[in-house]
Parts: sequence; structure tokens; C-alpha cells
Amino acid sequence: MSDVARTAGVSVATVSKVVNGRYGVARATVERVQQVIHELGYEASLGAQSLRSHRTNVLGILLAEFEPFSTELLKGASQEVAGSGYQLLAYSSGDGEGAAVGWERRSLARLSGTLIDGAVIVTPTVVETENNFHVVAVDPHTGPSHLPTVDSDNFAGAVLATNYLLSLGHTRIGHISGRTDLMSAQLREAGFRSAMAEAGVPVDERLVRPGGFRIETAAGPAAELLGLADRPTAIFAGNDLSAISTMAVARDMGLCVPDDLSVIGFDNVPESALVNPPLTTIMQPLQRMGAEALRLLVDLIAGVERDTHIRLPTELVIRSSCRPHR
Amino acid sequence: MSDVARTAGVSVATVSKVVNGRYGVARATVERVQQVIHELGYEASLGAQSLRSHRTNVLGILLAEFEPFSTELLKGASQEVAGSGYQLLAYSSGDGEGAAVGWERRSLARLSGTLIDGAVIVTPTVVETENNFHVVAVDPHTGPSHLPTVDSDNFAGAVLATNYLLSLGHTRIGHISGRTDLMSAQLREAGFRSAMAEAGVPVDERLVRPGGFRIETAAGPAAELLGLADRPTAIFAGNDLSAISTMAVARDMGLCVPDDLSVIGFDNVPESALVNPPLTTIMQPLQRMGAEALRLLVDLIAGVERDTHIRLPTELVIRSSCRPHR
DNA sequence: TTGAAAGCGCTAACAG
DNA sequence: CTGTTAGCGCTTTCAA
Repeated sequence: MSDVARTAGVSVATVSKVVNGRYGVARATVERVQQVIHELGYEASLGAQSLRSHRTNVLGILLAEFEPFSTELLKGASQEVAGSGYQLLAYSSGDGEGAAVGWERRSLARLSGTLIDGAVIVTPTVVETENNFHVVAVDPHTGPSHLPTVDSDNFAGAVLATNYLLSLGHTRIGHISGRTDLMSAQLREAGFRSAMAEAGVPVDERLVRPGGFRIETAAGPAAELLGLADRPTAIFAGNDLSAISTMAVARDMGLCVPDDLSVIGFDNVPESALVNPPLTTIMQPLQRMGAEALRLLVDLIAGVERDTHIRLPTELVIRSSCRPHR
Repeated sequence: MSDVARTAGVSVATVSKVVNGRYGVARATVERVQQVIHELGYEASLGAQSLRSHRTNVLGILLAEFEPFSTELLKGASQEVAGSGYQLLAYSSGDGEGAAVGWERRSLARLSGTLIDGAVIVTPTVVETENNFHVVAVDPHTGPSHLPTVDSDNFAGAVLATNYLLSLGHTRIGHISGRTDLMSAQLREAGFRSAMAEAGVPVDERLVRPGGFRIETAAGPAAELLGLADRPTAIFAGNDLSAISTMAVARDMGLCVPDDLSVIGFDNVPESALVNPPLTTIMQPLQRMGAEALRLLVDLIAGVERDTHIRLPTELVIRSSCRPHR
């Protein structure tokens, strides 16, 4: 900025005013400065700017890692943000979901004082809201949260999945549940149990194991389930990654999906269509969730009064990983 | 930080030393300060820290928008970065590819002085390297570039695609080319022409139109091609999004893919398997490209001597959007 | 209409 | 071993 100031023969204060479109600068000066800015290709440093002004027009999306779930949200958010005047900054603590818990708190602390005007946090565990800084959670932690939230109807989706398996004649149905700290995972398991009870089919507790929502963490539980002498004939996986992991484990054990084992997932990330056979799953409108989260955040910042809890519907997507029992 | 200092009864300078693990602080003091930091949940502000120290351990990935191509790169980069001690920050100028050109220069200027230690830029047009700041380009602008680069063998991939169509008996083959400023788009068109020439099949210039690599920008050209009285029997789209767009246009015009029209794409983004019929395409190892780009960047920063141009192979992925002619 | 000066949260010399 | 001080690039009074 001092380069610009020197070249244009003004002070940095004046350049700042021009950059920010403040009143009280002569027309001619504005033009001259803008000219120089253009020539030099000057762009204000985000770091310095935010440090001083606490307003950056940048919105943050905080996530543990870039995996299919969060990148779908990102796509939706990205479309929504276009033309809003905001820029998007996706930040990953980088250690992956497995390592350091509390990444959401740390990332938020690191960015919120400065740099971003608000944040959407993906699958956060604990977040204490700071005053005057807006946060919206996507698929948050279990328990009552005061946070503005976007999620989908996980319970209904799980019922959908379980009923589909039931309708195919399966009764020995296993469930690989998700991150036990997440509301969504609990609701999916609850939906599973509810549908089973409704159908009068008892749940064998040995067939229900936590899989952590990730490929690596789901492989173990999947192997245990499939290694049982009386193994399940169908598995409802807590999300698509767990389902994909389960299918890989099944293949390694010489089982054929769907002939020997039906598998249904949850999420409908694009990857679910890439596996062989293509995965039957429950769709959450992920891109729309990302878009809604972003819109909600923008509204919150703008002070718009509105509903701060958005729940979107889920839907059964039938592909080829399930087949009738027997 | 001053809160921490006050609570611990030391100066901010001392806190800073503790935070950064500098020598010259008494054991007892270190422990006390760390205790307070933990209690207060203090985390250094990225903005302030970077402004002063010019070292943040954050690597940037700059992109025009979060679409399937760049999010695949992100997934690969995210896996590669785990355990490297770096964090990842993906930044989107937000106006979408359509709007403001020069986003890469602006984003870079905004973040590079501070905030990030290096950047990978996705499909950049023009980037002047600043000294002492490391940048690697993925799928860069046409023309000789001094930038460290990661890309795939676009020419060979295009030949693969064209030969496949040719082998199916097609001769009226259209090509929806990509962003004309990108090396990759030019090479794909060149590969197409080369394969056609090799086969002795003339290229009808009316069947070659630029599609800009995006759903919205490809729809027009696709409609023009398919509206021709002697429309092509097969189309090689410059990337998967163009192919998906072409399929949608074809459907709207009452054409059936692949019966009335064969379509082949390029990229193999996960979305290509989601459309109906699933898209036959040329695979670029996108996640690996993201991982390689990140590793290259880390090496550059570390001062490792190594090859700074990485080209990965492409591959034909046959699904259901192409069929023999007649 | 302009610029001098203070300060955002932090780090690095340097002095004590 | 610890604190004082200057300053990173910017914005914002406030006085000229």
C-alpha cells in the first residue's frame, strides 16, 4: 500500500480511503490512485486488513478434512456465495478426523477474531459461541444446541433404509453406526431400531457396531460383523464411506454384494455411484445443505430475523447393492 | 494473548515465547503459561501471527470456485497434508469462473504476503511469481510457464477418447472444447485432431466449438451442434461437466444417449458416474494430482531439489454413454 | 480534502 | 530468564 501511496504521491491513509470507497477524497485523487492500484496490481493483504478492521467479507467453512461429505457442502456453498459479495475460505486443521479432537474450537479461535466474518462448521463436537461472531453448524454434535443448525431428517432416512431392507425379506440386519458424538449418527441408529421394532424384528446387539463414519474406522467393525458365524444378510451402514468400506471388506472375504450381502449407505455422495456394484443409499441433499447453511450465515450477519434451524428431507436412492433375501 | 499474560502474571512477550516454543523461558513459567492457555482456550490469531512472522504453516489452495474438479484435487491434497504439520486453506474468490478474470492474481496478492507459506493454484491464467514465495500450478495456462506444474497427459487422453469413438464406427464426431486459455483444453483439441487425421477422417470445423468447461457455458455450444441438420453422431466433450451438459441438452431435444448420440467426457469426476446413462470418460488421477501438487509445494518450501513438472497418465473409463454407430 | 498518528494481535531484538 | 519496545500492513479518528 505504501508503494501505491508513494507512486500516486499521496499518503497511505488516502489510499486506504480509496480502496474502501470512503467519502472525503477528491475525484481526481480517487482516479489517480485507482490508476496506480491497477498498474501495480495492488491487492490489500487479508491478514492486515482483517486485523485492523474486523470486517473482511470472507466467510469461513471449517472442517476436519476434505472428504466427500464436506466437499459436497462446499460445492453448494460456493454456488450460493456467488454474487453475494463474500468470498469463501475453507479451512482444515489438517490432522484428519482421527487425530486431535477439538479442531473446531481451535480453528474457530484461530480465524474468528480476525480473517472471517462468520463461519459454518461441519460436524462440530463442541463449540462455544462467541458473542457477536456468527456460526452455523451443519450436522452438529448431539445434545441441545443453541447454534443455528442445518441438517437433514436422519431419523426418517434411517427408517427408510431399514424398511427397504426389511421389504427385501432381510431380518438379520447389521448396523454400522457413525461417530457416536454426532446427532446424525444417533438418529440413524434410533431410526434403525425404531423400524426394526415396528416390524417386530428383534435387533441382535452383536450386529450393531460403531464405525466412525470413515473408510479406515469402519473396516474393522465390518470385518467383525462379517466374520460372525451367523453373519447378517444385510447391513445398513451409517454413511456411504462406511458402506463402501463394508463392500471392500466383503469382497476381501470372498462375499459377493449383493448376492451374499446387501449393503445400504447414507448420504449419497457422488462416490457412492462409482463403486461396484453402485451403492443403494439414502440421499441427503448435501449441496443444498451447504447452500442453506451459507444463506443462513449471511442472514445472521445481516441481522435478518429468521428460522435458525433448517431440516431437509431424505430420500431412498435404489441402485444395485441390495437384493431380496434367499 | 494479553488475557493469558495477565492471568499468568507475565508479559505478552513471554506468552509468545511459550506459544512458539522459544528458548529462554523458565520451566515453571512455561508450565504455568501453558496451563492458562489451556484453561482459557487461547489460540493465536492467524491474521496477527502471519502479519508479524511471515510463517504460518498454512498452505493455500486457490481456486475460482468449488466445483468437482477442484474438490477432487482438494481431497487428494487433504490426504497428503495430514501429518505434515501444515494446515490447508482453500480460498475462492467467489465470483465463479464466469466473472472476473484475474482472480488468481488477486487471490494470490491478498494471501501471499501474509497468511500462507505457499500456494497451489488451480487452472490459473496468469501468475507472476513473487520472489521467495512458492507457487505450484495445477493444469495451468497455455504457453511456456516457469511455474512448477502438475498436470496429466491431456494429449494422449484426447487421442484415447477419439480413437474409442472412431473404433465404434463414428466419423461425424463433434468436439466441445474447453477454456481456450488453458493448456489442457488446447492439448485435448490437438489430440482430437491428431487422432482424426491419423484415421484419415476429416474434421468438420462446424462441429468444433468452445464450451468453457462449465455446465452453463457448454449448454449453448452443445445445442448448436445438436441443432445442425447433419448433427454429429458422437461428441467428445472437453471435460465431464461439458459432457453432462451435452447429455442434458440432448435429452431436452428428444435425443437418446447413447442410441442417438454417443458422448465421451474427460476427467472422471465422481459426478460422471451419477448421470444417466453413466458417462464414458477419460480419467485423470485428480486426487493424486492434488496430492502431488501439495507434496511438490512442501518440497519447494523445504528447499528440496527435485523435478518441478509432474505429468500423470490418463486412462479410458468405459461406462454406458457410447455405443457403436448405426 | 488530506495526512499524521494510534493501534489491531502478534513476534523479535534487545536491555535489564 | 523476563519485559520493554518497535513494527508487520492496514484503517480510522482527528487536526491541519
